[in-house]
Order: sequence, then structure tokens, then C-alpha cells
Amino acid sequence: MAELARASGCSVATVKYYLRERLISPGTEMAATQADYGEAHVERLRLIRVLREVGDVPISRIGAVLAAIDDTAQPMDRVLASAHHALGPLRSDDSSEHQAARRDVVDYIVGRGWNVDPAAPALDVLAGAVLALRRLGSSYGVESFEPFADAAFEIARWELETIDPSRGPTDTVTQIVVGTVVFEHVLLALRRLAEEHHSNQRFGGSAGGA
Amino acid sequence: MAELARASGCSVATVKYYLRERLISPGTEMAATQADYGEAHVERLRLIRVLREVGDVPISRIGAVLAAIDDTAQPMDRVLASAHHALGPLRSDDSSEHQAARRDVVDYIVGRGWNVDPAAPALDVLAGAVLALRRLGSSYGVESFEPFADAAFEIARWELETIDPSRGPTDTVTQIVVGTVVFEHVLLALRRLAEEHHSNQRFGGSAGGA
DNA sequence: AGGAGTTGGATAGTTGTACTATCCCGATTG
DNA sequence: CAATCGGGATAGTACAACTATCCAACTCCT
Repeated sequence: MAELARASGCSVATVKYYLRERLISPGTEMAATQADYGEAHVERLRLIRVLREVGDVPISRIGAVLAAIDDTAQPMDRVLASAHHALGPLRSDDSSEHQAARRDVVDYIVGRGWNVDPAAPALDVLAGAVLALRRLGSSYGVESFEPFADAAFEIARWELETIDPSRGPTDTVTQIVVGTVVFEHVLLALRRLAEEHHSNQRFGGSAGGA
Repeated sequence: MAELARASGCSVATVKYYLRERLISPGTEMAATQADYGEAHVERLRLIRVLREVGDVPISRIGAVLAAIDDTAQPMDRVLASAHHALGPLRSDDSSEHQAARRDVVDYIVGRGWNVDPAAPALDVLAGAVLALRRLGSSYGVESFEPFADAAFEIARWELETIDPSRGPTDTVTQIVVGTVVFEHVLLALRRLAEEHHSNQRFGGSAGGA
């Protein structure tokens, strides 16, 4: 276990914690005080660290994501949907307002011809955003999602085209999950930088200038 | 104060908490047990709730963002940069690896001709992502950011064009901050839905079919 | 064989965040 | 003039993610 901790870059105590939380499977027990871990365990731990530190995914959801990844009985598209579902928020807003906003959102998505699970938590996120904008007195509605949806569509197309399914389903899904979580933050960071750039071009006089 | 809590939708205890944390200014004191709050306080509280609940921004950063918004002495582009800085992560990774990755990222951004603050925390996020991908044995590098950067550029351009600066600097910056935080989640949710759609098209046989 | 040192597992403690509840006191009101 | 209400200070709670301590079994060395 000490070796596993060294190889994966987390402390022995943390490895024990992840074992307790069932994020990793116990090693094959050699004796009462000795267990053996393989390369798969090291990679699993590295994945957990990336999801936690880069993706800021809570431990409980990481568990759900890993369970989805490991469920090799499911076809690829179902696994991805489960992983996305696990990465999404645990919505608690069941108000009628939220339900109404959610229906608008689903109509919009279906209207675009997107083929998604109607239970996807991402739809609740969108509904929450619509509600928040309305509450703040903003005039934005689902129609203001248009440029974002266009961009998201192209990005996702590129990402899925880039996926190489030749190394087996588990590797492929892992690839997609890492992509989802890591490139999510990449996209956000790039958007902020782009915003800053355009803001400097538009409002700034000091450094850039258009 | 009770009225303020009612109008803003949070509990009196929470309002007191935000006062302690200096997220809102004390009302004008009418007597030792009576303070008066205006419409500005209600709006400020609503903004805080949206940043917390939709944006999942920690209280400490909300404080920093609000401070940036309120600093009317600064020109618009500086205020936006401060707000973005406050919304970014408090990077603690000072390793030489991280520094090297950060330099790659800065080169890439500068190479695209983007005019941004070299201290922007978003650059650290990108560096962290590069490092994480490398650690997981992925072959992706900064060059894989290209489609994301193109998309982010267009999105940010559209967003900045949409901004209406006619209602004074504070309102404008608030508009941008809300946009940054709320549309961030919109973009992510749409990307996940688009991924799910493309995944269904590519791998799924059941419901959609291309 | 026997003691030092290590390992894995169980349990309890720590840190940080975001609230929430209680207490007290001065002020309003019937 | 007493009951109550509002506001500020203080302490307490709940949850997440670790972290530290303890214990007994086991290995290694002599």
C-alpha cells in the first residue's frame, strides 16, 4: 500500500480513505498485513486525483462515475450518459417554477434536434440558469442560449470525433470522462481569457487597442 | 432587516452572516435597534444568492468580486479583469512543472494574439489541465486547445457585443459578472448535452440514429 | 526464538465552509 | 411599564475531505 501511495502521489491515509469510500477495490490479500495492488490501481488513483483536483468533482460523484465506467455490461452511449448523470448536480429544486423552466429548456433542446435523455441533470442546470436570470431582472431566456448551443455542438462533435475506441470500452469511456471534466475547465478558462481580451479591445485603452 | 430578508429570499440569520462577512454594507442606522436598507441591498443580496447557488462561488470570492464591482474608480476593463481574477482559483501549485506548463500556455495565448493579463488565474487553470492530461498519459497538449479556443473566442465576442453599457459602469460590470458565472454553467450544460447527443448518434442504436 | 519495525484496518480527530441558533440589550408599543 | 421585537455578537451545527492515532498481525534481522 505504501508503494501504491508513492506511485499515485497521494498519502497512505488518503488511499485508506478511498478504500473506505469504495473508490478503489481492495488489493488481493497476500496475508493479514499484506495486500497486492496492480497497475490498474495506480491508474485508478491517478484518475481520482485528476477528477478531484482539476475537475473539482466531489468524492461521492467520483464513486458514481467510476461505477458507471466499470459497468462494462452497458453499451458505450449508456455508460457516457450514466457518467454525465453522475457528474451533474443533485438537483433539489422541485418548485413549479423550476419545472416550467425545465419544460422550456427541454422544448428548446428537442427543437434543435438533439437526442438526449430527458432526465439529464444538465437540463436542470439550464433551467436553474433561466430562473436565476429571470430573478435578477434580466431579459435573457432560452433563446439567448443559441450562440452557446452552436458552440457546444461543434465542440462536442470535435471531441467525439477525436475519441479512439480501439483500446476497449473501459479505456474509451475513461478517455471521454477525463475529456468531459478536464476540457470543461479548459473551455471555461479560455472563455474567460477571451472575455478579457475582447473587454480589453472594447473598453481598454492601455495595452491592446483595436 | 426582516423585510430585507423577505424581499431577497434568504433568512435573517443569513443576512446577518453576509453583513459579518462584509458582503453587504450595513444599512443606515435609524436607532440602536433599527436600520434601513434600500433597493440596492435587495439587489445585492439577489446577486449574492445567484453567485452562490447557480455559480457555486465561495463566499470569500464573492466578496472579492463585489469589491471589484464597487471599485468605480477603475476603468471597465480593469474591473472585469479584477472580477475574473477574483472568480478564478487560488492556485497553490508553484512547482517547476506547473511553471513550465504555464509558460507553454502563455505562449499559446499570446501566439493567438489575445490581449490578456499575464497574471490571469485562468492561465493557471490551463496549465493545471495540461499537467493533468500529461500525468494521465494522454498525448494532448496545448495544441489540442485549438477548437476550444476558437469557440471561446466567438462566444466571448458575442457576449461582449451584447453588453449594453448605457446604464452606468456598476450595472454593466454586474451584467458581465452574472453573464460570466451563469452562462458559464449554461455553456457547460449545453456541452454535456451536445456530447450526449453526438455519443448517441455515434454509439447508440436505440433512440436517435444518424 | 525474540524484539524492532512495518503494514493494513478501524476509529476518532481536524480543517474549512456556510450557515444557524442563542443570548443579550436597547427600543417600540399597547 | 411590561411584553415583545429587531439587531449585533458569539457560539454551535452539518458536511466534506482528509489526517492522525491505535492496535494487532506479520516480516526481518540477529
